[in-house]
Amino acid sequence: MTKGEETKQFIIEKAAPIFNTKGIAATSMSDIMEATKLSKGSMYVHFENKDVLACAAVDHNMKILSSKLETEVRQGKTAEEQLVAYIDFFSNPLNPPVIGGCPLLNFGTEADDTNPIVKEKVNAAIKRGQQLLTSIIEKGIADKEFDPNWDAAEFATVLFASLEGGHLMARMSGNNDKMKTITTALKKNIAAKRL
Amino acid sequence: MTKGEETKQFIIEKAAPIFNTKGIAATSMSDIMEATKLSKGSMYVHFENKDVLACAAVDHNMKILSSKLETEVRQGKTAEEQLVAYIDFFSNPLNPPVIGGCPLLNFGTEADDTNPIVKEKVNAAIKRGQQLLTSIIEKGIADKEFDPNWDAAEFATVLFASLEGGHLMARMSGNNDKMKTITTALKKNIAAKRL
DNA sequence: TTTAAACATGACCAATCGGTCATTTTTATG
DNA sequence: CATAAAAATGACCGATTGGTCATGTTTAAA
Repeated sequence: MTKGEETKQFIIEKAAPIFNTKGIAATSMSDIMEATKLSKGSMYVHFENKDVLACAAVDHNMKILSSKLETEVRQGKTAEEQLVAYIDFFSNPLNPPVIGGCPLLNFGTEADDTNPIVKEKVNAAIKRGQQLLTSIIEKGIADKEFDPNWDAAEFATVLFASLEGGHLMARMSGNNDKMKTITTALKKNIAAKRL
Repeated sequence: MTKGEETKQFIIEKAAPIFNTKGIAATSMSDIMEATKLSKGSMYVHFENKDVLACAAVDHNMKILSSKLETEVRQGKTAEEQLVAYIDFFSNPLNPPVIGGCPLLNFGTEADDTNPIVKEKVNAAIKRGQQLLTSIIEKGIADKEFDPNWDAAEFATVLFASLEGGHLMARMSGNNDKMKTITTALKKNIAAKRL
C-alpha cells in the first residue's frame, strides 16, 4: 500500500463515523479536516469532491457492518444458531456495531429523495442482507432442522424490517425494551419452526 | 385568524413537505422563500430562526399524518377492521400519506444524534402510535373479538416496527413487494387471534 | 543519489448560508 | 377616515460552504 493509498484509507476511516452520525449534508469538509488533522488541499488530492468522499464513507460503514455481522453469524453451527446470531447482532441499537447506528437507516432515509447513488447502495445492501437470511433458513430446511413449509423469503423480510423498525424505536426512546420485545418475538417464531 | 397567523400557517404548510423530503439540514431558508414566494424578512417576522420553523414543520407533518390515520382507523367498526385500516394506511410507502415519506423515519434518523428536541417529538409520536394500537387490541379483547391471551403491547411493537422497516425497504427498492409481504403477514397474525 | 512524480499545504475564491434591520406597505381598530 | 401596529420587503452582514491552485515537501524508483 503506497503512502497515498494509506492516507486515503485513513481519511475514509475517520470520515465514516462522522457521516453516519451527522448525515451527509450536515457533514462539512472542515469536519473531516478536523478529524484527520489534514489540510483541505490534501483531502482533494484523494477525493475529487465531497460526494465521492461521502460515497466512500457509506461503503466503508456498510462493509464494516457486514463483515462484523458475518463473523458473528459464522459462529453459529446450526441454522437456528445463525439466525439467532443475526438477531443478536442487531439487538442493541444503543450500542450499535457501527458508530452512529444502522447506516442503512441513516443513509437510506437521507438519500431517499436526494441521492440516487447512495440510495442504490443501500438498496443493494438490504438485498444482500435478505439473501443471507433466506439462504440460512433454506439451509436449515435442507438439513431437516426447520419445517419445510416455512416461507424463507417472507420471514427474512419480516425479520429485517422489524429489526430496522426496532432500531428506530430504541434510538428514539433511548431505551432497549421495544427492541427486546421484537427480538424475543422473532426468536419465538424461529423456535416454532424447529422440527 | 389574523393575516399574520394566516401567513405563518401558510409558510408551515409550504415548508413541511420540503423539510420532510430534503431533511432539516439540507433545507435552506431560500428553499422556503422560493416555495412561499415570500421575502426573507417576512419569514423572520413569523419564525425567530430556522430551527423554530423546522420544528413547526415537523409538528405539522406529524399532525397531518396522525389526523389522516385516525380518520381511516375510525372507519373500522370491529377492532380487527381498525387494525387492518391502520396497516393499510401505511401499506404503500411509494405513495405515502405525507409527501416525502414517513416523517418519523425521516426526522427521527436525522435528529438522532443531532437534534434532541426533534428526537423527542418523534419519540412521543411513536408512543402515541403504540398506544393507539394497544388500545384497539385491548378493546378487541374486551369485546370478545380476540384471544384474551394476546399480548397487545407486544404485537403493537412488532406491527409498528415492521411497518417502519417495510417503509424503508419499499422506498429503497422503489418496489412495494416487500411491504406487501409484511402487511399480509401482519394481517394473518391478527386473523389468527380472532375468536 | 538523483529526480520526477506524488503528496501535502494553506491562502484564496465565489457562492451560499442563517440572520438583521431600516424602510415601506398593509392591516385592523377606534 | 385617521393612525398606530403589524407585516412585508430586500439590501446587507459576517460566517461558512465546497472547491482551486501555486508552492513546498515527501516518496519511491531509476
